[in-house]
Amino acid sequence: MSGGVEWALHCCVVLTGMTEPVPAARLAEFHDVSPTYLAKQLQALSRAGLVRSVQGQAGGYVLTRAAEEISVLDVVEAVDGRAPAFVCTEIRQRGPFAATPEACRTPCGITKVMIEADRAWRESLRATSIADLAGTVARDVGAETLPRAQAWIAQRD
Amino acid sequence: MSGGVEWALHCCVVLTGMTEPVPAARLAEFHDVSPTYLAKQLQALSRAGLVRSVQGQAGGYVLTRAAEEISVLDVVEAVDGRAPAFVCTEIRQRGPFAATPEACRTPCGITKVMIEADRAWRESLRATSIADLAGTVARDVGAETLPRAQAWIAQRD
DNA sequence: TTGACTCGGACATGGGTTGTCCGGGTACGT
DNA sequence: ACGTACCCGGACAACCCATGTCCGAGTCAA
Repeated sequence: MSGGVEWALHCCVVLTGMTEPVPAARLAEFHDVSPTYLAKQLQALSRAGLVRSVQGQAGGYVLTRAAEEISVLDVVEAVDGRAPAFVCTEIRQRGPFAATPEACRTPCGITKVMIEADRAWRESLRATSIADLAGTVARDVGAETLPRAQAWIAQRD
Repeated sequence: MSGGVEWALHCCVVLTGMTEPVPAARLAEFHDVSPTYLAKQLQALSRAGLVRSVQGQAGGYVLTRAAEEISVLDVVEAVDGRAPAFVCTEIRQRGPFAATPEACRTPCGITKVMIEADRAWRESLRATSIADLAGTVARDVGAETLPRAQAWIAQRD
């Protein structure tokens, strides 16, 4: 899985409850990561419609929906794409005992298992929202840390 | 996910019920894939203990256990490794609001979600065995095709 | 109108998977 | 007992995608 997924998720968490747009450079400074590469991940979120970009001075990114309405799966699919990890190359149609194409209208047994596992994985990621993650942060390091961090992010130099 | 997983799974299915060792070259010919690259996957299965290699003339590969005792997950982990897809880089310990290392003894909320999804994925793959796959093949293309294919594989030129 | 700040897509680089090869070792035939 | 032929095993390149970077188009504030 792409490493940018982690960055994007952390960004979504700190964007929770933010009313003013936040520039990508500030998010990068807060997380101490490459600003240009983080920008790419945020562009992916924008393309997926999870965040709205505001241009010009005082511009930046804002969540388009409430954090409760954004699942972890939404972010993962926005950054890494919606394609399943396993792709069947139909090797049953090759070799001396090749199956006829008409017998391959339905996916083979291996593919079915992979699709089912993929579904379970996505279902698990769908069960948690960004708001849930923010709540976990509050429970782990204290309820006051997230608002303090957001205040630091909101101030413009 | 590595494409070699698909090859390895197909090989395990055709090895079901085989009593004589099968050379990698013959498995490659049957599936019409690169013999040398397929050999690499079989070596991975051998390292994981799923198959036993027999050297010398009339050598090849044999399953070490009954097909009912080999899960799809076993094969996937043997080829692609047991490492989880998501790796936490602990960016919460970086930047101006870095969390103290002692506060990070437990994984962060994002990592917890990823671990749980990974667990669900593996659990789903563990539920199906190679024997189940062989049964699906018999149900899809007829019960006589698999034994006929195995007979073709067993004959030595 | 000016200016400066923002995002967006197009451009290099590096590690990992894919693909290949030859040597060590083993069992069979003589 | 020896020679031989076959098979597996780990070491060696080539390609591709993810990582990382840059500059131009657009936009809002002053």
